[in-house]
Amino acid sequence: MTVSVVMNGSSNGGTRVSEATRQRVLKAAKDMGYTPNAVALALRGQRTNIIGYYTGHESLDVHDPFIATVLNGLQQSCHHHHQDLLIFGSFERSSVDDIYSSLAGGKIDGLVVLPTPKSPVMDKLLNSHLPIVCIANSQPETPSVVVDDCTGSYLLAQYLVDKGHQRVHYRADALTHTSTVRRRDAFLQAATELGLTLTVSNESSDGHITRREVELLTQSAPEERPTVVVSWVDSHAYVFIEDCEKLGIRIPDDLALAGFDGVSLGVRPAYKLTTVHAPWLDVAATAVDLLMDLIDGKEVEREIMLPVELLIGDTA
Amino acid sequence: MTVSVVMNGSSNGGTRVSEATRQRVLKAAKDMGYTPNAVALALRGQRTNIIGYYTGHESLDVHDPFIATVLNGLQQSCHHHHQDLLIFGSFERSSVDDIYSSLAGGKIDGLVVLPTPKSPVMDKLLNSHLPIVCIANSQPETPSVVVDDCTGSYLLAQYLVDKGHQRVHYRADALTHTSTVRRRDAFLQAATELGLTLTVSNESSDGHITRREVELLTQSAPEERPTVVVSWVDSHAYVFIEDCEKLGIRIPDDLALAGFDGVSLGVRPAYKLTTVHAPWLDVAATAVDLLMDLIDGKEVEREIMLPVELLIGDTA
DNA sequence: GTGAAAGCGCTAACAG
DNA sequence: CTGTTAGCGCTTTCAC
Repeated sequence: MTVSVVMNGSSNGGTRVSEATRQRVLKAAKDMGYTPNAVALALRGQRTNIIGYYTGHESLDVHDPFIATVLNGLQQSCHHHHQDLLIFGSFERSSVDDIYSSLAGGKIDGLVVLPTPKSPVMDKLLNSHLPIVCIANSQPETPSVVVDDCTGSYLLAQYLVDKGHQRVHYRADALTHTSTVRRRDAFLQAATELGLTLTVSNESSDGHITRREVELLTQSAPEERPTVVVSWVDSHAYVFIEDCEKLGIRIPDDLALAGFDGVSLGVRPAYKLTTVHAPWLDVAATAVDLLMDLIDGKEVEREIMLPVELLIGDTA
Repeated sequence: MTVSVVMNGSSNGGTRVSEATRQRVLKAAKDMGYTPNAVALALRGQRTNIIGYYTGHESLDVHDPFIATVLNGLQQSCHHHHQDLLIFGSFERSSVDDIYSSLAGGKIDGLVVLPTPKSPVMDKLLNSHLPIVCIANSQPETPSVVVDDCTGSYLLAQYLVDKGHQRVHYRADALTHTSTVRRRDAFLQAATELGLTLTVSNESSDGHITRREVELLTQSAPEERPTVVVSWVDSHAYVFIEDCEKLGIRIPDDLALAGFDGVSLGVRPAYKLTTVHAPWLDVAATAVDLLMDLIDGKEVEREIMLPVELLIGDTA
């Protein structure tokens, strides 16, 4: 139709339209409240202008301030790129193939992923032809946007030493996320270099204090007892605080505590945590930028690393 | 193709397939990693299996625990109905027509809306043929899922009276959301019935304390001064607390405070607010249920109201 | 300067 | 029991 030509600027094949007709078309369109059909457009152009977000974790809990920050960043950046954002949340008891179909079924042009280690879905996704950008946890073959986990751990270790701490307990996680490992390894190395005495736990993936830790913090000889605990991630630190409180361990009087993430909370929390601030909003936004380039067939960097900074609170 | 017939159960036109062919097709599909194209399906079936969420507020701040709860509810319910969830967040400096096109362009089958009063986009939407369900704020002509604002206010008023309060300051909002008005009117009536002395403010839409309120709470004669403040919504109550703290007004020692919403926070807040708990997760989930019925052409109730309960914290 | 035709991937109805 | 056809709403190429 002539209509198509006038609606879009596609004067490609030397096709031009008289001003009269042009106006006539435009008016008609407005009168009938015409809105182009996005689905037909998508089928035609092999492009939906929707980008997806997927987390390997069982379900997406928006209450988690980290997730909230990521979502905010994605959303803002999507808007900026005139893309819509599709949230893939809970995939409880769905088969790998089902999940894969949902994701790769053509509804979205690309996917921002918060990867989990060793997930079959993740493997299948990363081997698919769907453009993918990972955040937070760097993935070997996939463009990833991460924060400078190593520097963060170094800053923290240095700060704790400056504050006079000598014995520190580091809480990693059983799950071997790239970021968990990077943070832990860097912290251990920094601690060693700075002459700190270390204990490390790799248990409990929900952040609660373990029996071993209770022993360490309440039963061990005072001169061997850690004076500060470092959690690989803030969310676990907050859980840990509550547990300590129940045990009568006061933070920071009896024990200092630090975390990693530094995302802003909706309301003021009971404890202002000393932590490493990572710019998750920017990470998410950058991931979308990268994804757009990827979709447009451009070459992109394999890993982009954003800087972090120490955020001194009341807990250490 | 025979293929289509075997993939779907559509033995409609008396069409049956031999087991041999069936298996051959299935195998071929698996071998080539075939996944049906969602866009083509959508074009064909006039159904995308995507539902949207839109808030009239300028931008969608996921940090807001209320929004987070709603998002969680939507997400869970969408998953349950095998729908995907599309988030329409910030629409800053987009024209009404652009926003409308995004929303009504056929990408989604229906929309869950958190309405704002007197928005041109909202009007256009509510008059469109897109299936819509509103949450939180009841909308005259549109199916809405809300909470029992009136009972909430009554419960709160009664509780405060039981605690011995006699003078209360109620903080409404300049914006006349349906829920704001319902809560306020019910509270005023309850207060009157219970013989409370009332002051009311309708100012400040960001929750910060106003000059008038500072005067009321610090300058007025002690025997006229309110002993408790009620905020129409928790988020404003939290902001108000911080302001009070800066002014040296201690909560709850100098002044009691209550809110409305009672959503759970990611981490323990500095103050455990006395409030009315509204089941926003269920509201969101129910909204999706309703929307699905609407999309399927069924008749739905005009307004569904979910019960609330008093949640006693430390601030009142 | 305008209109007709093909095709994006899929399915429902109908012939063969 | 299997294959062909038409059409969902749109754009692009190419005759007229």
